[in-house]
Amino acid sequence: MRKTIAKTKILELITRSNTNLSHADIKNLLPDGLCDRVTIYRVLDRLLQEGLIHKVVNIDGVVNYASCKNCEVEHSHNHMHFSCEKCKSVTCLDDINPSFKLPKGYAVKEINFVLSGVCPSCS
Amino acid sequence: MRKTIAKTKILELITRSNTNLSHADIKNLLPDGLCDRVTIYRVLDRLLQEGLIHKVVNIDGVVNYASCKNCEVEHSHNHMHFSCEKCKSVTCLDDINPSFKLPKGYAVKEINFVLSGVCPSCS
DNA sequence: TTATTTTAGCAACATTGTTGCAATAATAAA
DNA sequence: TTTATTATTGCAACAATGTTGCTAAAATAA
Repeated sequence: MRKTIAKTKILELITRSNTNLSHADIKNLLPDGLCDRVTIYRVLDRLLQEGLIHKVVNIDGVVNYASCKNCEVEHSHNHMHFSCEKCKSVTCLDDINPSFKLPKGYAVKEINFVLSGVCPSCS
Repeated sequence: MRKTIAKTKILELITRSNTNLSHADIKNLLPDGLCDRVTIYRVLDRLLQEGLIHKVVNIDGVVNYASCKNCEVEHSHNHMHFSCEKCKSVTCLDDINPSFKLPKGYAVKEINFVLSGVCPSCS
């Protein structure tokens, strides 16, 4: 996979942001005309494939992207996410790993935990 | 809120189904021409408002609707959901309530827990 | 039965995401 | 450095999904 301007800039955005970013966020944050919106979709797919970012589906169905911080060790995204209805931010609560016990027979491949409400900064 | 054919049929579908249903599922399951797709959206909104159903956002962003079984007591939808990538079913795991501890300052209003993988019937 | 108000249907529109194809840019090879 | 190879981009077109406004129809209250 090749290193391109779009890819570099998008990864930079996601990495530097302390909240998770949606496709729309990224489109707005990128310098106007840097790349087409289709390119953003494709770059995000590549970054996911390469394991540089992970995605969270928000409570409203919008996909948000976050950099993989603790994934150097292993790719587990079983941490909680919080979506604030006031400031609209979506954040990874990296240290909150809900515990649960499944009946036998379930093979889990993906996890998506989201809470919605008001975040500490907004309350 | 009024009782209409569409509302009755849609609630019936959701209640009788042992998997959660998306808007598309409902559209397909309803007798052809029973109502417009816009009506389905509006009926679902009303059923949600009345607390007769709850919704789960699947790992692919698709909203699925489920009847409220244990909600006569209190409306808490903190149970797990499972999305099978083979049979495409989304189900409520009513008895699985993940436990987690949030830092102070978070006010939780909605919960969306989804696991994806292969369900017991498909493995 | 009539009056009132919600609900349905339809058309139009907005948003979001996908695909095919030719042009372009990044990398490998010479 | 130059050329060849192949991934990536932009654009247009399309599909799917969800929303809104308006009028007609249906459900409930009077």
